[in-house]
Amino acid sequence: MTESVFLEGYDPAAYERPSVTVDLVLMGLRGGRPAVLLQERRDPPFKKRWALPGSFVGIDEALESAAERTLHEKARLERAHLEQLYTFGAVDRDPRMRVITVSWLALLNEQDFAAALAANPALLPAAIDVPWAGDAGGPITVATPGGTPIDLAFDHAAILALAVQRLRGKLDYSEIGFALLPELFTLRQLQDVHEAILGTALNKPAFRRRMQDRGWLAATGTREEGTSYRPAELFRFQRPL
Amino acid sequence: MTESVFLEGYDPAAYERPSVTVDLVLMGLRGGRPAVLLQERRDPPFKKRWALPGSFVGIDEALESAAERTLHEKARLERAHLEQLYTFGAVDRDPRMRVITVSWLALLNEQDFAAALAANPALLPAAIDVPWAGDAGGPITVATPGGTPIDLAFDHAAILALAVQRLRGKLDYSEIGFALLPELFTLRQLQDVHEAILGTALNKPAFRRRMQDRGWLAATGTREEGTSYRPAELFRFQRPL
DNA sequence: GCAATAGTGTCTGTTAGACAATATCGA
DNA sequence: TCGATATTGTCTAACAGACACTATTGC
Repeated sequence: MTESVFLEGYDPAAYERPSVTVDLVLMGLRGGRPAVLLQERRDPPFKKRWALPGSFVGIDEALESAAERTLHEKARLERAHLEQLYTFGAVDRDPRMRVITVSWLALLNEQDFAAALAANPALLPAAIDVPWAGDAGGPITVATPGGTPIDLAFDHAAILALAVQRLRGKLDYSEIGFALLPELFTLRQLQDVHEAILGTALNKPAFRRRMQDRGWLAATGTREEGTSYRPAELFRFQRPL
Repeated sequence: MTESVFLEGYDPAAYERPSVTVDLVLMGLRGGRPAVLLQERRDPPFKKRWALPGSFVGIDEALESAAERTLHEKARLERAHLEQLYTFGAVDRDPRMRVITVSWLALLNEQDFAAALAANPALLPAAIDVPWAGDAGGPITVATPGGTPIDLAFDHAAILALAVQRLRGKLDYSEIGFALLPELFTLRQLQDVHEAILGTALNKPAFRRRMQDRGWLAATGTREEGTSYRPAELFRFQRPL
């Protein structure tokens, strides 16, 4: 491991290395509205500002493991849909030192979202406002449950925006939406999730047809209970074929 | 910058930091077939094996800048479509030490591809075989111009596979395909590019309509020259609206 | 029966693929 | 004129949105 071992004679030992972190966008639905779990910064920079939960990547830890560990440490959850978003590496994104962060999207269903909040009351379930604004989607904003707008620390607003954009883009053609639902759900609940994420109303028959045609829905034969009207059938997600 | 400045009291100075690199998938077309520029490794590990061109990220260098610098150092190109793909961080992806790599897709048109090759003859223009294999796309393989299969170094086969997948996925609905064409091009050339990347034939009238409807094509009024048949109109890419 | 929502059927406009007809160039 | 390819027109099948109709539950 001396000089010239590396690409083009570059000696890595002679160069300063950046810190690498993972940051998690813990998204879910709260009362049917999109929300994200934030953490208040205790120290400068951005002291007392809200930030995405994150942590440093250990030297013997895979990126995915670091994301999973962070999910467990911050939200006390064992499992969630976890997918890498993008890596942010502007030189001055952290004023203290060079930090490159690998951002991840974590999707929680309503129950897991509430459980995470209960397990770690320091987390804030911030509401995400997703204006429809055409197909590209307008600028997204975050606010406290009380409605006060939040100005996120670091470049976390950009990370969150990317998370929402990714989720929206994959919602219709991928299985990603089911990560926001419980094991058993009705078609109406599925549509509600899609509408909440997209910020727009969807056509009911067309939506049902699409989802059925995708082969994602396994009928359970059981129905929801406790309604004062006709109870809807409960479905379970199944991978096609 | 003392202890407890960081998230959750983590002291970064006390922890070993990983090296961070950028790796470039320099893709283009060579004789109408998808190709990628590779570099032979001079030293272990993977000595004499082919790898994606890459370099270490400087401590005062943004990720994107590192990618651009690498593009310039390895291919002597000033500009190209450059987009971040994914960050690979398995612990043992480099047997010597911990290296996290941020991979990038760089798209070159046929002329730039040839120029890069001329400027750096150490690069190998490897052919990418893209079987159609349904919509998801089958396993992609790389081979020398002579046809000998190439087993890429490190996890670079996975990076390349992701690059092809990304390119394919975005081809139809984004402007990405134009990065593989010269300033002026005919509709047939555009269709050829799409067919080469997708590995399948496309319907001509439908393809033309789609591209026109996207608002991407600006007619120039001029026509190609030197054909022995009816010359096609030359178009220029224009951003819609 | 009534209110409310689940679930379905049908019409219509849009879009892609198939196919073929017409246009235009060099030789 | 012919050969080759550009360019356009038309038919049809697939699909989404709109809308309305039927079904089923608790009260």
